[in-house]
Amino acid sequence: MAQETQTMLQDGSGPYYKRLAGYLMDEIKEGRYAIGASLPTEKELCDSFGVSRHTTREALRQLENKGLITRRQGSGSTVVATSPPVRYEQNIQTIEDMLHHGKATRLHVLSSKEVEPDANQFASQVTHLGKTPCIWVRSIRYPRNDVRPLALVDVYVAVRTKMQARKLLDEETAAQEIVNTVDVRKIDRIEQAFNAVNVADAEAKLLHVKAGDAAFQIVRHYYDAAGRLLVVAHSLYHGSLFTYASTLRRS
Amino acid sequence: MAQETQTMLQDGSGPYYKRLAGYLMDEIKEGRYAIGASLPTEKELCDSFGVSRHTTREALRQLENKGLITRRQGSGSTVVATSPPVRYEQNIQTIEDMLHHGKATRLHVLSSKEVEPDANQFASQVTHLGKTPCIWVRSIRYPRNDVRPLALVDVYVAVRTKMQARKLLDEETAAQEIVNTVDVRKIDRIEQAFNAVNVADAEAKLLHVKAGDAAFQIVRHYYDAAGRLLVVAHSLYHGSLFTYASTLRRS
DNA sequence: CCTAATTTGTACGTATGTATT
DNA sequence: AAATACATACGTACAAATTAG
Repeated sequence: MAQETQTMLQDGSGPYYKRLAGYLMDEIKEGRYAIGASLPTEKELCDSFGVSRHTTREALRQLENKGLITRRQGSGSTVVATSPPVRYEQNIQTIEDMLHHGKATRLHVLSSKEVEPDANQFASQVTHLGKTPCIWVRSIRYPRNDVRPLALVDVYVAVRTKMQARKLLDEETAAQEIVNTVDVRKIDRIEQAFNAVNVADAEAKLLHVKAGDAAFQIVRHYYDAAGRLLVVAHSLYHGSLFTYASTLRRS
Repeated sequence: MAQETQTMLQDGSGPYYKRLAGYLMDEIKEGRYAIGASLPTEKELCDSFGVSRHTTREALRQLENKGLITRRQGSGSTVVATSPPVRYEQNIQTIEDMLHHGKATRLHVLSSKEVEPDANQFASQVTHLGKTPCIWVRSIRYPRNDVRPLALVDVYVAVRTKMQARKLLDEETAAQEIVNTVDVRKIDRIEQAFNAVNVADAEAKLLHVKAGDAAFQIVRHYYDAAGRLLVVAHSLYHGSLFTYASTLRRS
C-alpha cells in the first residue's frame, strides 16, 4: 500500500509537494474525502508517500491556500470544499472607495434623528437584532465641481454609545461619525443589493430630476466580525450621472 | 547592528516568525522600504536577527500572503504594497452564478450574426484589439416559471475559430457556445459596470415594459489571462423583476 | 554568449511546544 | 493524564532562476 502510493508520486512531474497536493486534490474532487471529513495526518502522509514532513506540510499548505481544507493544531486537516472555488476578488482599499466617496464627492447632511423601529424596513432591521436605538441620517451627495445632486443617501445606524448618538444627531459631525462607524477595521462583511427604480415625487425633488426618471438604488448592510448589523445605507443615485464599476480578478 | 536587531525580536511576544513579520511590516509601513524596493535577502535577515532560514522564510511567507511583497527565485523579495490592503472578496463559483443564470433562468436566442467593427461601441471594442471578427448574439432571458422577460442580453464575441463562429451563428447552439467562451477556466478578469436607465421604445417592446420604465443595465468585459478581450455582454434587466445582490467578505 | 555568484525553491533530518482528543 | 496532531524552530544540502561580470 505504502509502496503503491510511493510510486504514485514517482510518475508525476515537478516537485514532490505539488504532486502530493495534486494527488490529494484529485482524491477530494473524486469524493474520496467528503466535506467535513479528515485528511490523513501529516505522519500518515509522510509514511504513505515516503516524503518528509516538510514536503507533506508544503502540500497541505497548498490545499489550505486553495481553500480546500482547514487545519487545526491537535485536530487535523478537514475538507471544507471539494473543488478549488474559482474566486474572483474585488479589492477595495477603503470603504470610502467602495462608496465612491473619497475625494471625488462631498456630502451635505439634511437631517438626522432617532427613529422608531417601525419607521421603515431599514430602521426595523437595525433595531431588531441589537435592540439598540436607530438613528437615521439623510444627506445629499454632490460631485465635486458640480451642483447637481448625485445621490440621496439615507443611513441607518445602530447606536451603541451615547457619544456616538450625540455625534450622529449633530448635523456637523454626523458624516464623520458615519465614516467612523463603517471604519474598515470594524467591518467584516458587506451585503449589497443593486437595482433600478423610477424615482417617486419626493425623491425626485431632492435629486433635481423628474419623477419617473431612472435611478440606481443601492442598499448596503454592514456587519462586524460578531455578525452584528452596524449600519444600513440606502442610496438613490442619479441615473444618468452615476455608474457603478468594478473589476473582478481571478485570485 | 546584528546584536541590536536580535534583541528586537526578544522583547516581542509570540513566535519568532510573527515577530519578524511584524517588524518587517512596520518597516514597510514606515516607508523604510518603498514600493518596488527589495527587502533584505533571506540570508541577511537570518544573520541580522539570529534566526534560522526556516523562520525567516515563514515570516516572508506571511508578508507574501498579506500581499505586501512578491518573491522571485534568484531575484529576491520586492515590496508591492506599503500596508496590507483591506480586501473584501466576492466569491463566485461559476460565471453562470455571477450572471444569475444557473438553473434559475432560461435563455431564448433571438438572433445572431456577424457585425462590422463600426456597428456599435461594443462591436468596435471586440474587433479593435484582436482584429478578429465579431459575432453579435441577441437573446432574451426568462425566469423559470415566469413568462415575463427578465432581461434583454446582447453578447459580442471575438471569434477565434471557424468552429466557434459556426456554433455562434446557429441559434440552437449559440447559447452553449457563449458559455464555453466565458468558461471560468479561460476568464482571468471581468470588468463590470452597472447603471440605471430609462428604456427606449425598441427595448421596451422586447422586455414587455413601458418605454421610460427603469431598467438595470450591466456591461461586462471578459478578458483572458493574456489580457485579450473575449466577450462583451450587455444586459438590460427588467427594473422591478431584478436585483443584483452580492456579499463582500473580508479576506 | 557564457560563467560565476547570488537568491529563492525544494527537500531531507531532528527536536520541542501547544492545542485537541 | 496520556496520546495524538499540528506549530514552531533549529540544522543541512542541492536545484533552479536570476543577475552581474
